[in-house]
Amino acid sequence: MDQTGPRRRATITDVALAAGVAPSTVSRAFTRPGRVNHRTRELVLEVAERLGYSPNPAAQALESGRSRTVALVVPDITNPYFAGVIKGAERGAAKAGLTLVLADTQENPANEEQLLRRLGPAVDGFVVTATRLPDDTLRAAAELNRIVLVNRACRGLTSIVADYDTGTRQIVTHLASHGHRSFVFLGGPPESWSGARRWAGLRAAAEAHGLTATRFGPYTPTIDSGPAAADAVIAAGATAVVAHNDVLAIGVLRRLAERRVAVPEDVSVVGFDNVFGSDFCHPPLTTLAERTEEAGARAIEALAHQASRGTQDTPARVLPTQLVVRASSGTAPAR
Amino acid sequence: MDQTGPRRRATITDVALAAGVAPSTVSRAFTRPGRVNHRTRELVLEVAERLGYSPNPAAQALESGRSRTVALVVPDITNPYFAGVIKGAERGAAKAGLTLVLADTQENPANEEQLLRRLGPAVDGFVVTATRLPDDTLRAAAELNRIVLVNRACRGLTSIVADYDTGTRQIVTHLASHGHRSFVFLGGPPESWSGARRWAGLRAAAEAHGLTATRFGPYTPTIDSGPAAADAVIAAGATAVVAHNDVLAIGVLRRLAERRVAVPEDVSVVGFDNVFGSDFCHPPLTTLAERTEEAGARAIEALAHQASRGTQDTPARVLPTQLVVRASSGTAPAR
DNA sequence: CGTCACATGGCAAGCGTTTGCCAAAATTTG
DNA sequence: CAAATTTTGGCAAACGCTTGCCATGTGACG
Repeated sequence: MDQTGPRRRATITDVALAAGVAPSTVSRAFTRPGRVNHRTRELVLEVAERLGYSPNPAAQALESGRSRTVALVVPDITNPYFAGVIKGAERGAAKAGLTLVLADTQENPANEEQLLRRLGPAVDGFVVTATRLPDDTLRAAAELNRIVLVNRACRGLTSIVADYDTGTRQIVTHLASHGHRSFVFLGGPPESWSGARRWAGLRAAAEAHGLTATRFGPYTPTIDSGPAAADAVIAAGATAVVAHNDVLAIGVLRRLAERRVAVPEDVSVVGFDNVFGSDFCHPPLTTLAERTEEAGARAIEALAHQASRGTQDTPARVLPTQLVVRASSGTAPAR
Repeated sequence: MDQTGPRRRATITDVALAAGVAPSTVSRAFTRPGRVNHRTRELVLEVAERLGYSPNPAAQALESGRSRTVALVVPDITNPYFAGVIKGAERGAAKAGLTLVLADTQENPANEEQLLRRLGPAVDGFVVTATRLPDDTLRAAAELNRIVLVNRACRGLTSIVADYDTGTRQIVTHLASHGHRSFVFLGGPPESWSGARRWAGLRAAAEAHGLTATRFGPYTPTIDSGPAAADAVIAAGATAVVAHNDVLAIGVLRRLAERRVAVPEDVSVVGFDNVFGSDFCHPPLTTLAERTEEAGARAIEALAHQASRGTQDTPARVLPTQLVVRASSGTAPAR
């Protein structure tokens, strides 16, 4: 009845003993196949298999200083935007033979900093997405750890970012070609780097096209912020809205439906991220898609690359974006 | 230019040297506050802070055999169903001072087995969700590791499961009270334990209510399987459909709209999971909600409990479910 | 057949901690 | 004030693995 937890695991010594060789030979059989006789290796592997042995990563890490583990830091795991990044990072890590640790900062910079510190010695590097940390803190952390940023640029650090300049230009062109003369941007959290880039891109593109761009907000990018944002849009009589992200846009969509504002006949709505759900909300959402999976995979790759080269010199990588036009945007209403 | 990676980290010896004490004293200052003089402790902590020291988890793990790390194994991270479990586990782990490692098996039992093996020595335990592994494999793995199951029961192992019996009864009652005389169940993957439980519950409840239940499928539970499933439903002339999960249900919803089948006038649709999106698809989906966050948190809790008690005796915990009635289900069409 | 090079396996040190044990110092007790 | 006890800190041995170095055995070459 009282089984006291799991059985003891076989260690390298157990295998060595059982195979009649030295522990070092067992080690080499696993990690340096050419360094040991073929037949010996077979034997060792067989014995190891029989004993259910697998090397203790902690011990390996201790000796070599390499844990073959990287951490992915996200502000909020449940945010569907990050699902893609996570998936991509997972894939990248698997390909590179790395273990992925996922850490959620709960949108809290203090948590984030503590996390970097606590996990630091245990991992070979970090991929930090959409961080809220200031540049100096980031750079300080980078002194002790390899760090790759996703959707945040910081001088001196490798980063993978989406091409918001081109993307926002596409959005504005899309709106302009449908006769819109102005639009409202529903801003997200002020600390959000990507939010700032999105607005900057939109504003520049608007100017280039002779459109008027106005920023509302900031709003928390959740569905629940939709009503407040939508009401502001209605009050302003805007013909087009670009939301900080899809989740907010979907919230806006719901509220507009509630208030009997027709989309896209009365108001066009555009989001960012192309998250799960943006294609089956009502109406389906026009949105700027980022290659989140690729971003995740690339970030891991960059990290692995740094580790092998031993340097931090990789420049920022910019990933293309793509405007996915769906039913939520269309011709501006005639006035 | 060629900064060779991160700086060397301070070790316990560095701190000891700088503070003029022995490493053991530093160790105790951190882990056994009562065991060292108050003033010495202050000093050590201060020096440690100054040097930016934090203990190397790998070394700690090696010595103590405890890594204070647990792994959460999910079949597919991007499946929104698991977002809740992940979030809950995150929270639970944070509360217990545990680090959470997230591992994705990509719906592949072989991956899953390998993962358990590879990660085994590195973690204090596993939370395994919706596993596809057979009972024996699971029990074998449990010999070497602490394991808690989520949404899968297995004799001898602790598990957290949803109360599908009550839940499915609610679904059937709901349908019956709206005049439906029969319904179709769109089955998911055959290896899915929860899928089997769902169908078993539905069938039993149908019998109790005098309804006819038919199973179609199996279908891969993705939006893309929606068309095939919906077409089968239309061909069968069913008045009500219960899908393996929400994602599949949403796919069905889309196809039905495409084929101009009115929901819920012509066909009622019910899903499982209450995932992100089920409230803003069109029409909003009636679905059986599970307490996924709670399941995740409880699983971690159970693991931590096992670790402290050193035993594996916790019985299965059943979490209540709740039918969320939305617009996708209603009165059966008059014949 | 002697010499050399290489293939192969073992020894032992060390990675950064924790912890059992002991010694010295400080405190209490009689 | 001596003896007993407690507090405090250091020593050194693990923990499981890797790896530089050395010793032996093997085959090739001259």
